[in-house]
Amino acid sequence: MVDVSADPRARRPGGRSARVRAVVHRAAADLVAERGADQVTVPAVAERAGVNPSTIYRRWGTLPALLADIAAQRADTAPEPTGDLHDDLANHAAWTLADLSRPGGVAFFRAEVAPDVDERRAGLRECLQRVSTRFETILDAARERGETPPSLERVLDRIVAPIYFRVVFSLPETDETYARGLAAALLDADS
Amino acid sequence: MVDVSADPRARRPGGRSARVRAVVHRAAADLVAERGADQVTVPAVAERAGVNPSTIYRRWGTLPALLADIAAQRADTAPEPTGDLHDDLANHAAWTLADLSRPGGVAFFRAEVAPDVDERRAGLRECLQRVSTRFETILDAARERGETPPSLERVLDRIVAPIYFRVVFSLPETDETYARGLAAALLDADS
DNA sequence: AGCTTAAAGCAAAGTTGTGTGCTTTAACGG
DNA sequence: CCGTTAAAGCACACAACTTTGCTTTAAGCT
Repeated sequence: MVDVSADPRARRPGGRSARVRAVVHRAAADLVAERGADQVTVPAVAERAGVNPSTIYRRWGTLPALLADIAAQRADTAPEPTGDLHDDLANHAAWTLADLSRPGGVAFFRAEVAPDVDERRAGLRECLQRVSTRFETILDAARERGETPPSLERVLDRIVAPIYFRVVFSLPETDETYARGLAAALLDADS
Repeated sequence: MVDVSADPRARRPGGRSARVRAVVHRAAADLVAERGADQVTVPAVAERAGVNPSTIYRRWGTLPALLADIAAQRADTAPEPTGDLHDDLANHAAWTLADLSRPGGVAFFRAEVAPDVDERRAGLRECLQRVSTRFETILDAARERGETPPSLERVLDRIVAPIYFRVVFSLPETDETYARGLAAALLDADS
């Protein structure tokens, strides 16, 4: 059994472990961005990272686990809440788009969705969880201010889903203006 | 170079080729449905199909190519247009959901999006193309009747994207009622 | 019916990802 | 500063997927 603890300070977080973790993360992220998640292998990551393949196998076990680990710590750079529902939704829509658009963004999304059948649901739930939580926080805040924001499902359908769809399919004109427009359209319709 | 011509009647479409094609398609589809596209290999498909692996390699080249070939001919069972915009949109929304929901549906979607970098865009475009074309037809028909239907982009954002998103993430209550509701909601908002 | 030739079968070799025992390194704690 | 011990390196074995040359089958044609 491999300990994939995302906990940054493991049992011996000192210099070497942290350094290896960093170079491996970087190498994997780069390769995914360059070739796509399907064309990346553990040996390839190991070589670029200047690390032995067995190290990766022992620490992460599988490639999807490694990618999930990377994706997990990517997601903690969300924008600050402003106190205004519209601005918050628009900001997070734009951030979601930006996060997904950067090199390898979609690849990571797909990598997380891909893992072995047993863990698939876990990966999916976690991925969705991260997306949902950010928006949920915004909606909760609005509710506490006495407003009646749209439901989370509605936000997923009208903001998140279109962004994912358009990024996956590389539809043109999928930019920040578009993302913010989704937020505005949703609030307009509900008013 | 392998000829992956989707053309059903190739150079020698007679008994054997067609039979092999059929059993391989069926075996691959079954395996994808059972294990998910990631757990399927060419040798496994070959064994279940009672065919030699080299046959598959020679005819299709790669597994993604095989799956794409299967997906390509899956898509030609769309519902009949009724002449009513709302009904057509709702029908196609429901059909899209059903197509995506059946065992292996998402797996095929992912397989098509996955192929090697060079062909990725082609796979994506084709996949999107198929989805778009069906809805485009509906919209065109409505326009010819003198109506002013929503744009294709709007349909993708408001109907197709949410369906894909919810199926990929296995969100609950993603059923025919929901799909049809999307169509109704879109037309309501535009009226 | 017999010839031609795609296309499938077969078998063996090549390549690559994966797993494991053992050694070596270097954090951490006293 | 030194002992302890995770964790990384290393080498090798193993398994799996791919590829390829050759043979055999059977569809298509005269």
